[in-house]
Amino acid sequence: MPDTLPKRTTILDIARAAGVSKTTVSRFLNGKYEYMSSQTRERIQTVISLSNYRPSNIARSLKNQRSMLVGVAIADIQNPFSASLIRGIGDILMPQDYVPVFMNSENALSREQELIESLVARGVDGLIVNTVSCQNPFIIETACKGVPVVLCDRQVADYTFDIAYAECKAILSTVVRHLYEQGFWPITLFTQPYETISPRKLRVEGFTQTMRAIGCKDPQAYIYLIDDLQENTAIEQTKRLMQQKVPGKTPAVIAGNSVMLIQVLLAVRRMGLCMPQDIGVCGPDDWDWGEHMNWSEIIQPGITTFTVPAYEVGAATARVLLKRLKNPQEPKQSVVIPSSLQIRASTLLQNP
Amino acid sequence: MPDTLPKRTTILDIARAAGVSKTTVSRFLNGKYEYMSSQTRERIQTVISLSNYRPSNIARSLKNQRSMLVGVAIADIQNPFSASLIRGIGDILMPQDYVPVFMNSENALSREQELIESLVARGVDGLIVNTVSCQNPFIIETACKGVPVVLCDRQVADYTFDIAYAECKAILSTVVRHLYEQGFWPITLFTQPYETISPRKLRVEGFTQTMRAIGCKDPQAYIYLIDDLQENTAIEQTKRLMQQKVPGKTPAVIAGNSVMLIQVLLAVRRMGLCMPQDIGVCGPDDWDWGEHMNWSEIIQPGITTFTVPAYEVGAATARVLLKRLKNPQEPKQSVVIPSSLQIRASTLLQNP
DNA sequence: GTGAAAGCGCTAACAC
DNA sequence: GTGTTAGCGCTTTCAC
Repeated sequence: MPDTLPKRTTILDIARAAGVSKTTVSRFLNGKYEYMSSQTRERIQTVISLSNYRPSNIARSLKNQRSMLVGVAIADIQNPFSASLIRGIGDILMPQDYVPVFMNSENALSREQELIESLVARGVDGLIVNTVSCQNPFIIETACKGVPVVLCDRQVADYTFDIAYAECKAILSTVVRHLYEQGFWPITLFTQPYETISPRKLRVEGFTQTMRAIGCKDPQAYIYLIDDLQENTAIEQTKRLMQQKVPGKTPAVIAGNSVMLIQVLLAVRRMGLCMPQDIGVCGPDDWDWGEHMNWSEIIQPGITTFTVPAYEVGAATARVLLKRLKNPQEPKQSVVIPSSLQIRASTLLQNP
Repeated sequence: MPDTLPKRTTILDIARAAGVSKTTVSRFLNGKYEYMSSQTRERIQTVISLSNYRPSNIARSLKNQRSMLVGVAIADIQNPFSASLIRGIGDILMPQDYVPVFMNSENALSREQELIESLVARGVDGLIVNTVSCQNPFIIETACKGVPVVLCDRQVADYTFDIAYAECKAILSTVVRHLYEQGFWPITLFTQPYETISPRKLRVEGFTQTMRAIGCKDPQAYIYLIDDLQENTAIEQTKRLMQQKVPGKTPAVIAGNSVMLIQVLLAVRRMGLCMPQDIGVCGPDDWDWGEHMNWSEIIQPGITTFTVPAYEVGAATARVLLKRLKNPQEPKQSVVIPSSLQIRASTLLQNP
């Protein structure tokens, strides 16, 4: 073997140098100063600060049977939403000495399972899962094995998990009413398949209920399904929408997520349409970048959005996990983070 | 203690169940089948598949003195560039059974140091650092201690590291020449402080050299410094630029990074300017989302960008680290990933 | 082919 | 107050 690290400094080296036993050093490391004289304490202190000694978390983990590692499976790490999620999680976990291990499920259930398996095998103390699908026996199984699992923004069917998520349903209701008041019609929801992803489903529910409330007989007909983001489906659906235009009325699109919103905007642009005269467009803004970097304002003529407080969702999830780790018995909890509507020109038909 | 995990299955349990010794099971786990009869092998195989046994990576790490963990310190995880970086790194590392631990330095050097310390203390086998500053004695120190470190996209001064990064200098030259050919003047570079961040510095160099090459006496005067992204500095600088307009000429802005590009676009919009007639604007596109989600096309009238191949940079970095881990002796290497210019309407003054 | 035994670096009874 | 000792779960000589 070539040059290995020049032999690790261990607790034993420190003990010998300070002329005490491993136990005492260990106690020192764990802050149990009641068990030693102040001289001893100072001696150890000195020796350690003079050395480059760092206790091995691995050995510690083996002994304590806890790793201080938290596995985090993110459905799609490339989504800007996830970036904020990640920051929120890290900001809460790290001050408590937990290290989050972020992994990308790439929107594939099989991949999510692999990750979770590998994470559990690595001995994480808990799991945060932004799941790929609510139909998820595997994750239930994992929880049943005794691994603390907290869901992040997305529900799983048939089992009660700890969870924190962004409010989705009420905000959709607010959006529909806003568009209705502005006189848009038809009001449509562009969404990816929503059966297995809870926030999407909730949005559809909020949409459907409110549409019915404002007198629409068949809300389902106003839902435009976008199967594949990689294809030009959004464009085709936008075309379809424009063909079904009601004379004298302006149609509106609510995009189900921000990537879809971008696609719809792309379609609008390619078709040479003007917002809001030809079409009203709005959708979620889950980028969480603050007002100085707000893309929805840059795009002509300013896009109406509803915020998805990703950072807060991440932070809340982490807090729930911390609580769970401290008290395994406590009943399961759900934390809901509210959203708000940011009205801009893209859905303002009437003068204010 | 409440309900702990119902007692881990260990190698000893398997050994007893299969009627062999720990050693043999260990050999089995490590694929050393030469050391056992095929009956033994099958027996162990059966027992393991019937049990829920998973070898403990922690114990393994302790024994082997390697964790299969790779620490990854990202300067700013919220930047979309980082998302692609992360995917690239994960996609290369994980198939090799290495687990990347991503952490966010939040653009703070002190934070980066903390992270690296904590990562090293956790016994990572190697480090990938997308550093916050090229003036970085701490990271040099870490490398000198024998920790394999590979830099990601950003150089560190005074020490030769392994590194993979996106080409920055030549592309800036291409951009300047493109703007010059289109007749824009003055041609300006909006950049955040660039002294301590190598890609920015390289862009400034590419800019300066090319400006000089096309006959500009004092390129430095054409660099607009943006100190604080959170303030409206970009707007003020854009105003300043418009005041110094040369009669009959259209000024152009090259944004140094994508966040800045967004800010400039925001300024353009707020000032009611039209691209490209009033002002030419271009900048990097490091979002790596593919053509169906290209924001630079959505924004009126389509923004000229130069790609920053973030995914590839991440992947290349990981490959370099893997090589280093395998062969600590090999000379240090640099991998450069090329960029390309995507011309759109925002910088097209002449008809094609 | 197979196994006994000695650790990896640390913590926690349990003595003294 | 302090030290002795027995592991945590695994790998690896070395012996048979």
